[in-house]
Amino acid sequence: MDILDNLTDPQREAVVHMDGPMLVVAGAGSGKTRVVTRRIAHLVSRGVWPNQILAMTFTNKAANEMKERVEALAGARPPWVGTFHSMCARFLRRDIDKLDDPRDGSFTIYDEDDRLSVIKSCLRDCHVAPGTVSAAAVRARISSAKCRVQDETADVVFANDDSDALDETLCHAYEKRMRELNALDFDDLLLLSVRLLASKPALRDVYHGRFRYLLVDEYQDTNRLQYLLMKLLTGPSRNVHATGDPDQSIYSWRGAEYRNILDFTTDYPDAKIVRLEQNYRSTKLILRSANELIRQNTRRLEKELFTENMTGIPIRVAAAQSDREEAQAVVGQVMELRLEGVSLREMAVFYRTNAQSRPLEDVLLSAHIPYQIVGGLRFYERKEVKDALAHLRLLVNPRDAVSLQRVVDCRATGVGRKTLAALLGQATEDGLPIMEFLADTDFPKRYRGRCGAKLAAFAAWCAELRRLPRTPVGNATAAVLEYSGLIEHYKEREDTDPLAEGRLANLNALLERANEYQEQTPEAGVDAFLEEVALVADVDYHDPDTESLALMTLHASKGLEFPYVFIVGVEEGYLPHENVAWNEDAVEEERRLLYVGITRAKQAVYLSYAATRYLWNEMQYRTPSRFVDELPTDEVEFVGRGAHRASKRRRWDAW
DNA sequence: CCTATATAGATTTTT
DNA sequence: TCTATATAGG
Repeated sequence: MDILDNLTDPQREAVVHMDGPMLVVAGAGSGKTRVVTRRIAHLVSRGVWPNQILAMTFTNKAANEMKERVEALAGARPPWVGTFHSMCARFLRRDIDKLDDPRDGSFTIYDEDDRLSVIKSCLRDCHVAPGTVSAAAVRARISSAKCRVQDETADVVFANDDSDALDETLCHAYEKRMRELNALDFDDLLLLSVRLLASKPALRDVYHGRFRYLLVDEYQDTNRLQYLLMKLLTGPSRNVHATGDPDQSIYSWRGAEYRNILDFTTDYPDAKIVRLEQNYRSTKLILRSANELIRQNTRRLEKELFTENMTGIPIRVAAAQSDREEAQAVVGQVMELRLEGVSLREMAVFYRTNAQSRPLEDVLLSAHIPYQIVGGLRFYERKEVKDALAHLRLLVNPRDAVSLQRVVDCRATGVGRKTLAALLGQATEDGLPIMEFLADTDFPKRYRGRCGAKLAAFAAWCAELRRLPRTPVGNATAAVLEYSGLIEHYKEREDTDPLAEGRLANLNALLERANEYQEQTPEAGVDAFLEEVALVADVDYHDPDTESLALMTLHASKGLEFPYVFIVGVEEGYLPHENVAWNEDAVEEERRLLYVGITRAKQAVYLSYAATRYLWNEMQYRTPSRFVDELPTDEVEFVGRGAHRASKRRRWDAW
């Protein structure tokens, strides 16, 4: 297929663009991926080397898709296509020791959960009374301080209007601790990359020489750090290409500033702007409803998508008496579609919060309909998987005391919290990584605390752990799983603990993934595998080829498309979510969220809400979302008991 | 000081 | 429903 085949004029314009800044404002379903991949292929066909192109996405899935499609078109796989975070990790593995304030390139990447553990230990260190300060609040403060740095120097200011001295102390304690642990959080990956490029002009020149073309996907979701990073990576040639859609900005709660996309022309006044407004995905009726909904947002760039697709059928809005009835209605419709010959692969159910999957799962299970939950409790965040990974992490980073803590907690070793804290204090004092401290043959002499037989045995166990093979990954994982005793632990419990079987299965799944990874990249070590694991989202694991119904949050649905889309729980409290219902900007984001969900659909959209719902074992009365009223009444079909107007009245009756 | 058991508390979205 | 923290027993 030729690179320029089957393109509309604006699409072609974007594809053939060579040098200079360009912004592609790509509406939902307007063929953005096609344009981006073809442009890369076009660059390659015009003599640009694939490794001179750097493309940043938000998910691995988007990155992989891009790589595959470019390979199919251009016959070459561009190696520098990945998520912001994975690209930054790659930069830092190489050059983090060149920072003014250098770090070790073997750092461990901490997820949000690990971060909380660090903060909790800081709270203890700072003698904060339990229950007085929320660790999650401290984490939010740290994260937002990092994501809102002023300029390229990327100096983090922890103080703000409503912070007190304790807040600041905790933030600094966290930073100090992370350094001791040789760990970086997600924000650090971006932050330190910015700092590195900003402070080392020579290094920046090297990157500019290497990456002649820069592409940024989902530009509306970039935060301050990602924005700064993009500016720093843009060399004197200014070959920067951003794509995005302000109407699909749904991550402001994580620091994303959709202003970035609106301000692109301020940053690059000579930028070429291409607007893709023809939708190739949805029917006319779906698109018209979506347009009408998003039109209610006041702070937006005027834009009206159109399509030449069929008119289709109206969006259906169903009222249900209860969450269970709602789930049954969805599953009933799914079965009906199946009878009509629609495959489960062609349908998906979206909801606002992960917890909403439960009633659906119950009904799907009893109806024997296979389903897959995308996201939710992520595979790598499951307790037993994290425990296993903690062992692996200790092989790579001997300073990772958070992982050691997990290792201690997950199995009765005879060593507890207090002892570990004392050991860690001693190791820090000696300037030794905790694992080396324990593995030291002089350990009993060095350790000034009580050193009983149990502790000595544990130290010996740790020393042995570090001697396990690290390559190849599959074998290393197998060895660690065996040595950790985790498998044995759950096997013993299989008869008594109903959860044990599932946990064993997850451990085996982890092993399988390690083996897969080994097959794909035989030379890779445990470190590479851990990095992969730290930076994947479960959206990346959505398998569109298995015959099963996909269930996911609205956030996870972005970038996907399905012929038939169900959106459940379209109620006040969920859409907009109760936490933000009084904040006008946030409500606009919730509206965009529903817009994203609706525009995933090709053929049909089924919205539903329930009058009652069980939450925390308590029955709650619910009212339809205000967004339902914003859909064009004459182009939407209301169905179900006590349809729309009745429920609307009920809302007022309630007051 | 460690471990096992009971109870609370949590849930908005995620790289 | 599940996990992390508080409590009691050893």
